Amino acid sequence: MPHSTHVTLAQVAAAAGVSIATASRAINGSTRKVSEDIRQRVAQTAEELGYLPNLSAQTVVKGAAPVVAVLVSDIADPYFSSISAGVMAGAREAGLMVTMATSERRSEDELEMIRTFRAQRPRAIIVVGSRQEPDERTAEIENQLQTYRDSGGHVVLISQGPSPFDLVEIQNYDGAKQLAHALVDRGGRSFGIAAGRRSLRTNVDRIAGFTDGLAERGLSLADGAIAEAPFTRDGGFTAMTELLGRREELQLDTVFATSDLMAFGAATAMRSAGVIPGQDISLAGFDNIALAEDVTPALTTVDVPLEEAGYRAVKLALAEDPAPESLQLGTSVILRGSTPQR
Amino acid sequence: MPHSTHVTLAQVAAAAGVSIATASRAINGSTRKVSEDIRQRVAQTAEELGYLPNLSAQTVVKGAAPVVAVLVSDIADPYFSSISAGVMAGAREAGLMVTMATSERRSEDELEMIRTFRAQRPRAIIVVGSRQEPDERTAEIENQLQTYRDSGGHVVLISQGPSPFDLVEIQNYDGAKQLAHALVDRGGRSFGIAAGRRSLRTNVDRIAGFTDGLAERGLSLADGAIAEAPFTRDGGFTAMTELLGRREELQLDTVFATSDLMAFGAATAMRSAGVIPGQDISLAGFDNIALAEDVTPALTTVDVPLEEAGYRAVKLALAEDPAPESLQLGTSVILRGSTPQR
DNA sequence: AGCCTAAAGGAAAACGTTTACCCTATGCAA
DNA sequence: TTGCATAGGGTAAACGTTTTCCTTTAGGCT
Repeated sequence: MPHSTHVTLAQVAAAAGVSIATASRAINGSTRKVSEDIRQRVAQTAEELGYLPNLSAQTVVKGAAPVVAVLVSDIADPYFSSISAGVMAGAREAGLMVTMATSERRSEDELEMIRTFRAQRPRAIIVVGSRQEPDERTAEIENQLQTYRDSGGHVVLISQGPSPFDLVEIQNYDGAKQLAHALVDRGGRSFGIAAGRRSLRTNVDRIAGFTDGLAERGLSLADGAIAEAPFTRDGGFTAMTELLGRREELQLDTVFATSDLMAFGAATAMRSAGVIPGQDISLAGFDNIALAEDVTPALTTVDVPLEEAGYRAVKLALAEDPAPESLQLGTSVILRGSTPQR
Repeated sequence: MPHSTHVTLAQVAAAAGVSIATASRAINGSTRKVSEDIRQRVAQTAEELGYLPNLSAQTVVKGAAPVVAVLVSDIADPYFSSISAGVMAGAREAGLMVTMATSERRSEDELEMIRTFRAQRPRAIIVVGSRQEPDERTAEIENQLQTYRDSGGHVVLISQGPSPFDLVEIQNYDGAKQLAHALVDRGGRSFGIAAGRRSLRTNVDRIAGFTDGLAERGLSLADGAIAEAPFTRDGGFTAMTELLGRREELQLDTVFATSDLMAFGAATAMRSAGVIPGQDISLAGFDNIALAEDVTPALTTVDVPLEEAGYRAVKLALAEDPAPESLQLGTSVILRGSTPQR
C-alpha cells in the first residue's frame, strides 16, 4: 500500500484554506510573493501535519534532482572514503544529497552504475579514479557521461585525466618524483616498487614520476624491480613478497609502494619474511592516509589532499563556468621513520 | 534549461509506433503481457534513442524510491566505511541505490538528514551507531523514524538498541568481556581504559563488558583508570596521554582502547611519551579494522563483522516480517603482538 | 470618476511515469 | 451461429509537485 500516510501539499493547502499553488509558494518559495500572514499560516499547518515535500515530485517538474552522485571503486578503502568525506561536505554546503555507488573495480559495473545514476537525473556525477586503460567499455562509459553532460549535467573526474570533462587532478607524477629525490637524499641506492596495476593511470603516473626522479639523480631501476599486483593492501603484500624473492639480485635497500595501503601490506610481508621495515629495507607509500603516522615505523609518504579533492570536485561541478576545467592539487613529501638516513 | 535533451517514454512510444502504455509495459514489464514482436521493437527503439527511465517519475507514481538511505557519523572512519561497504553490497543485490549522509556526530544534523531522507521516500533508512544519550532531540529523531515507518518505510538501527526498530546489534558487551578474560590470561593485572564518550551506547557497553570481565577474574579498575575522550583516533591520543599522566599511581600494565582507531592514537601517544606499546604497556583495541594486523606490534582486538552488519541490515530492512527483529552479530577476540604474555 | 498598474490569490497545465479501465479481435464451446 | 472469455492494444486518470496564466482587488494618478 504505497501513498499511504504521506501528507501531501494538497492536504496542507486544504487545512490552511488556501490553494495548492499558494501553499507551494509559501513553503518552497518562488519568484512570486505570498503575503506574510498566509505564509505563516501555511508554514504552521505544514508543521502541524508533519508535511515533507516529495522530492521526486519536485524533481519531475524541475528536471533535476538535488543530488550529487559519486562513483568510487571501494568505499572501505580509506583513499576513497576520504575523498567521499570531502564530497559529502561539499554537497552539504550546496544543500544536496549524495548517492553513492561502488564499482568494485569492474568496468562493467561502472557502466551499469553510471546508467543508473543518469536515471536519477542528479545535478552532478563525480567519478573517482578507477579509470582503466581505454577499451570498448570505457568508451561506452565516456559516451554515457557525454550525453549526460549534453543534457545539462555536470561531470567531474577525480584523478584520472586527460579527458573532455572537468578534472580534479592529483599531482601523482610530481609527488612521486619528489619522493624519489627525498629517498635518494636519505641514502637509497637500489630501489624496488610495489606497484598497483598499471591499468590505472594513478599507478602509471606514480611509477613514472618515481622512475624519472631517480633518473634525475643518476639512478635507474634494475630489471624486475617493479612488482605489479592489485592496488590494495593484499596486493602490497603480494608485490612485496615477490620483490623479496629477488632481494639479493636487486640488492634492495628501499621500496616504494604506490599507495599507503599497499605499503601496509608490504610492511607485513617484510616482517613475515623476517625483514624489518625501515631498518633492513626502507619503505615509503603514497596518499598519507590517516593511519600512516600511527604505524611503526611511521610511514614516509606523499601527502595528498584527498578530502579537499572531493570537496573541490563538488565545487567545480556546481560552478557556472562551462569550459572544462582542470584543477591541480599539490602534493608534498612527508618523511618519517620508515625511511631513515642510511 | 531543464527537460532539455532527455529522451522520454513518449518519444520512444511514438518512434516505435505504439502507445505510451504499451511502451511502458514493454520496457519495465508489468502484470500485463505485450506481444513479443512489439516488445522487441520497443526495446530496440529505446536502445537506439538512448532512453533511460526517469526514476523520479516512477517514484512519484509508485510511492517509493528504489533507494536505501544510510546515515553514518563519519564516512572517513573505517568503522563506518566498512559497514557502508556491506550496505552497498546488500543494496546492489536488491537492485537499490544508496544515498548516504553524514551526521558529523551532531544530533541536530542527524535530525536534519533524516528529514531529508524522508523527503526522498526511500525503501529503507539505516542508521549506524551514533545514538546518543536520550534528549529532546533524539526523541524527535525517533519520532521522525516512527512516522516514516508508519508510512510504510523500513528502519534498521545498527549497533544502538534497544529501540522499537529493527536492530542489528554487535555484541559489544560480550566481546569486551571475553577480551578482558583473554588479557588477564596474558598476565595483565592493572588495567586502564582509553574510552570514547559514554554518551555513545557502544562505549558504555564495551566499558561495562570489560569491567565485568575483569570482575569475573577478581580484578577491578582503580579510580581514574578510565579516561574519556572523543571516539576518534585523536581522542585515543588524548585519553592515553591522560592515562600516562597517572601511570605510576595506576601501575598500568595493560590498556584497552574502546576502538582500534583510538588504539592507534593511543599507541602513538605512548611512543611520544617514550613508552613502547606491547612491551612497556600492552594495548588492545576493538573492531578489528583492516589495518589492525599491519601495525607494529600487531594490534590485539575484538573482531566485529562490520561489513556483514551492513549487509544484514539491508536484508533485514527488506524482509517481509513486520515484527521488529533484533539480530545479534557475534564477536571474537583476536590476540596479537600488542598484548604479549607477561 | 476613470484608468492603469501592481500585488497576490487561484485554476489548470505541465513534468514523465504507471495503471485502471475500455475496446476490439480472436478462438472456442455449445 | 451465437455467446463468451481472453489476449493485447489504447485512453486517460492518477501520482505530487511547480509554474503559467487568468482573475480579482487595491491603490495611485490625472
